[in-house]
Amino acid sequence: MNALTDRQRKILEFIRRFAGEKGYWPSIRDIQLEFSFRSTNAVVGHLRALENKGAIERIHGQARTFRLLPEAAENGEGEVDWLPVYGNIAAGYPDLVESSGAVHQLRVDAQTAMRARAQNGFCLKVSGESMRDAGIFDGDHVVAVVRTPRDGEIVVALIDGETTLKRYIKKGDEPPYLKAENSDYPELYPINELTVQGVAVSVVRSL
Amino acid sequence: MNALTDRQRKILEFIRRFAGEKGYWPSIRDIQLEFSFRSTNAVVGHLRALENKGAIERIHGQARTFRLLPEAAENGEGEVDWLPVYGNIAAGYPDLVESSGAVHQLRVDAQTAMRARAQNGFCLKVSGESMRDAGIFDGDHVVAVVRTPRDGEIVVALIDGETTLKRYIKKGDEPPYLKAENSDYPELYPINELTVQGVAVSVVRSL
DNA sequence: TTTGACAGTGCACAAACGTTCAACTAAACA
DNA sequence: TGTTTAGTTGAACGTTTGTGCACTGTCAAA
Repeated sequence: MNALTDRQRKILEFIRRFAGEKGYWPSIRDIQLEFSFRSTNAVVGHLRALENKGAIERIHGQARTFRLLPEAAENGEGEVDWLPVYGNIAAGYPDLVESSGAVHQLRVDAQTAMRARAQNGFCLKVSGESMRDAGIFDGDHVVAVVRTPRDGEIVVALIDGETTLKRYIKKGDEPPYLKAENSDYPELYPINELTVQGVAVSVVRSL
Repeated sequence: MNALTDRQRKILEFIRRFAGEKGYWPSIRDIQLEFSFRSTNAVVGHLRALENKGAIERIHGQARTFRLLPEAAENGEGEVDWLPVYGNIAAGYPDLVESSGAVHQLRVDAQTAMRARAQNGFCLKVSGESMRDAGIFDGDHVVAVVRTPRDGEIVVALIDGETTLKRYIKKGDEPPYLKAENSDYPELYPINELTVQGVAVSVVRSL
């Protein structure tokens, strides 16, 4: 009942990839183009098969209205999303729309990816152990959002060309400063010497 | 330049909500219906305004091809969508399509929600400290993928109605078992007593 | 040889859908 | 008072897009 043929699996995978990259579902002709079919009907046949086998759902007669059903995920490797990761963001803020300067891609769940895209966020690989005591380790990835920080939030700071995390402290009228969270290095940074790139909203550690 | 009017914001919010719930973008007539416009042109006007203000992007002439641009999330409080988070998944696998059993909702943008549906991942809130030594704490969110686990991977397991994480161990021909990573509780679970729901691919901790 | 599942071609049609033109209302403003 | 801007209506047009029908080819099982 659920055994997809090779061809069907490839089509399903394309649909998934297309939606992941573009952010909307492919039309039948989009699929036709990808596989160089000379007829849209080749696609229709496969889609019908996928529907019968419970891999997808569609709204009859309406354009680009797919739904992937859970079983559909069983084949294939961990089909998750990729988010661009930035290494050094020296000048300004990373531009998420055009992914220039991306160092490599990080596998994240769709949820985090979307969250990042929704809030003008970006993703960074953490260097250093300065936030070890807060459960953030070297090599972890951090999703950050561009906005002004509030007291106690963890911010993405650029120090000596390396992106590290620090806690942002601002008490009353005193000038704000940055604080590391590692008992080995009780560092303190005055805030105007460096650039705060964004506010960390979540930590992602790939397993 | 970026100040949306009340009406425009409501339209934008509807688009986001529609995509989040249905899993695909609304057509112009879907929007028309929601707001009881007597003409599709009312929608077109607003969409054009949203495009000009940089809130959305569309592919000209193609159906249901939206893209939410980063700035769109900046206005208002969290103008984002909600992704179902599953607490207890007793019977089978969580069904992403009908969000039955969702314990609460996690804030995500519509774009991401769509992506979540495209891949077959699901999101869970972690209960318990059994993986503390692996850097996964109570309350963290885990993104998991439905597939068969491999040795050494961290899996989502259902034990006593609670979703916890365990490391999946399978050496050679020996029967597989699950192992907690917390020095306080060196637990060991035979694998056939419980249900493995999926393989964890990443940990997300909201800050 | 026949049957049937699977894959694909070619064509045409109708519904879904985005788009445009022209005109109207109401509030804000100078 | 006239002008601008946001919001809306109405009807029509043309493209995108899903769908149906008829037909061809392959390959393996009966």
